[in-house]
Amino acid sequence: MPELPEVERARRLVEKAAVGHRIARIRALHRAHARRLSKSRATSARGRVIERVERYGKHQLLRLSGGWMAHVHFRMSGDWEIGSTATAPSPHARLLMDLADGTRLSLVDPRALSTFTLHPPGVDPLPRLGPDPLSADFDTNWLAGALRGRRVSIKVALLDQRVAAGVGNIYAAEALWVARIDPRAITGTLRRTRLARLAEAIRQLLRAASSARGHGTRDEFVVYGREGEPCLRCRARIRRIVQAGRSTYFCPRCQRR
DNA sequence: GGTCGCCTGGTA
DNA sequence: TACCAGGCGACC
Repeated sequence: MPELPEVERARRLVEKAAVGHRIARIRALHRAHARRLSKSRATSARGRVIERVERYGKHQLLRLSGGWMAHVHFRMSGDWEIGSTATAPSPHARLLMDLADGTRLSLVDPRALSTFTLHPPGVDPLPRLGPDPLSADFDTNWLAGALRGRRVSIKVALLDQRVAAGVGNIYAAEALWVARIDPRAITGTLRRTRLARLAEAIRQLLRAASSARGHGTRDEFVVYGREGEPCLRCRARIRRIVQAGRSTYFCPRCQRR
């Protein structure tokens, strides 16, 4: 269930297990991953040291010696599992990165929608991303500027990674509930005071989720996944609608346009 | 703007 | 058996 807090947790895990270590071998176990990782690409990573593990929104960048980079995205169901080359890979392991010291990083992903790509020096594999909501760059000014003049519903805009890198479907719904904003509200029409509340809600939710040891079970969410249940603020029934093909949960009474 | 495809698994 | 899933890029 990787939203930004889970990706950050995974990043730390890999950082601890892998930084300073040499890659012995990278192997794709699933054809979707094999398609993106040619044999020669995989070979070119052999012997390289993992120097840094960075996160940009939900993207992970492993900086390797010689200027190479591995770009990882968990999509819907990916995660890192740290184990040993001596044991059999888990059933849902899609890609294995074996280190020289016998540590094995497994990209486990039941749905196999995650991506792992290797890039030679000089290539920037990241798409254009807005500021990380956990960083100081993300504030009301930024949000107001990023949304100015746009005619999209606020929920859809929040999922645009150029607006805020790392906000996913769950936290978009949660933040809009906290800020009492109807997810169907048109971005350009929202007043600055409401955007300030929204920016603060996003920051606070992601910060809290990142420091919590839990990893986001359903009942930690106030609106997400609660169709038909009473709103925790006003007791009206939570509604589920579809926006841009994704579920949106909100309270039709206390979240206003 | 919306819809589809990528993939598999869990649940009604 | 059908529908649903937290992402995202390609397409109309």
